[in-house]
Amino acid sequence: MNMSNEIANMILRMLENDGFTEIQRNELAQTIGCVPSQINYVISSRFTPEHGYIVESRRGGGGYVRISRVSYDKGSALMHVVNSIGIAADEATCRAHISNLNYQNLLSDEVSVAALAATSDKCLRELNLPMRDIIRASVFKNILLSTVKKGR
Amino acid sequence: MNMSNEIANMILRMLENDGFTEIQRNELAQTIGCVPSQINYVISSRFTPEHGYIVESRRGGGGYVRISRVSYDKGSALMHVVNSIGIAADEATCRAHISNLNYQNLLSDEVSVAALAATSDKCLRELNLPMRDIIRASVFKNILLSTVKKGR
DNA sequence: TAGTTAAGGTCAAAGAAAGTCAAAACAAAA
DNA sequence: TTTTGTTTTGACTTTCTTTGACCTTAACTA
Repeated sequence: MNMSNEIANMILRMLENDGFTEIQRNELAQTIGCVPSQINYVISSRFTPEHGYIVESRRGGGGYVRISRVSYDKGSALMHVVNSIGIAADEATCRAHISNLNYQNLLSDEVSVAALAATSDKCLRELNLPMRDIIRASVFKNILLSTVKKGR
Repeated sequence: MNMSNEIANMILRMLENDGFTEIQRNELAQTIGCVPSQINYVISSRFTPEHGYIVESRRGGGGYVRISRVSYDKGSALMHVVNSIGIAADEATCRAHISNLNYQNLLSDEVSVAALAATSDKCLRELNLPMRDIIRASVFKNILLSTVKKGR
């Protein structure tokens, strides 16, 4: 693997936690073993706004480069739904949420179909109430959260 | 046998495992003993989408050519996995299936992430074994089947 | 405040792959 | 034996990466 990809992966790992990281350009270059300007190259080729990142920096003593993943409004909209679900949800409720989110383009068709399948009664038939609705809520929320994390 | 066929056979052998391979054009040309552009010729004459392949590539340092067999037979590939799952599945098993399917381009990144979330232990924490693995298998299979139905 | 040091930024040249295209060579068909 | 289609080759192009020299900005210190 080439060096630029390694650098990008390293930055990605640093972003994993909370979508935010602050690096020292020269230090990072040193530990990776590349020339400092290559960090700039990686950032400008892979961490652009089009890719969903914001980069801020400062020169001089105590300088830094901050990279953060931008979450469009989508994230908070989905979070709102997640929070509204509560501890349990029946099939009809999930269906309604899904078709609504899909309508608003907050869930792709593909994921919507998968979510419908995963929260269907058919899928959870082995479970009795109230456990069935509890698990359904959990599955649904986890699916929604998975799409939020990617910030897409 | 002519050289183009040899090259094609070699690529076919590389695809045998999991329908995916990544080559270095110049290196391959070297080991086979042909001019690099002949690799392009072989690819463009025998590994087209019509033949059921997807080819991606990148130039420059660390460049590559990736060839993957796309399943016009995706449905049956997924069904094969569905059938192999059985009545219960633990988290690691699901993870392995998902990353494998994603690797083979049978599951999109988005759906893969959603499936990972939906089959995680975190998500099914309220359930004790063996029910947890039973429900997980059901959820997983239903998600896979949902993508088949739509022919995605 | 002036000068020094410690960051990060810019840009262009060189290097490393892969892609394109057309001519030449070969093979198969008519 | 033309004609037509397929392979082989190589010169040239495009894209992406690596490197280094030089520039700008901020903080600290005399």
